[in-house]
Amino acid sequence: MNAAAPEAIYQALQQVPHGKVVTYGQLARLAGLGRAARLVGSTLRKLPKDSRLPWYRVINAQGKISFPEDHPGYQRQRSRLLKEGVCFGNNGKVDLKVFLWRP
DNA sequence: TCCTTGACGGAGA
DNA sequence: ATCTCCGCCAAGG
Repeated sequence: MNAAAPEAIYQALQQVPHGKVVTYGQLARLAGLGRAARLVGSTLRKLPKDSRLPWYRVINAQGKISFPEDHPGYQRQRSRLLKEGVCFGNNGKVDLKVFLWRP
């Protein structure tokens, strides 16, 4: 019924401002997909590496990057966020009270 | 067609 | 804070 879900997700993702982050669940909501947070994850997974979408601004509800630390994508996402001024605590978590995007 | 698998999340215990 | 147990939904085997 929702083969157009990816488009809705891309559209919502494009609105996330520089220096801010959103959670998978939040993005699902913004895209009108209810609680389909997992769908957002598997959709982002399919993005080409040269995508100009800010996929790195999407983290999980605990403020952490959803990749194992030994996964190459972890550092890739981390450095991109740091470059935008998004800070990480000693626990490897982003302070959502400060960096979560509130539309 | 049925079953499993996820870049997930929230409620309980 | 940690661990389970469900809900969600598209994809692939």
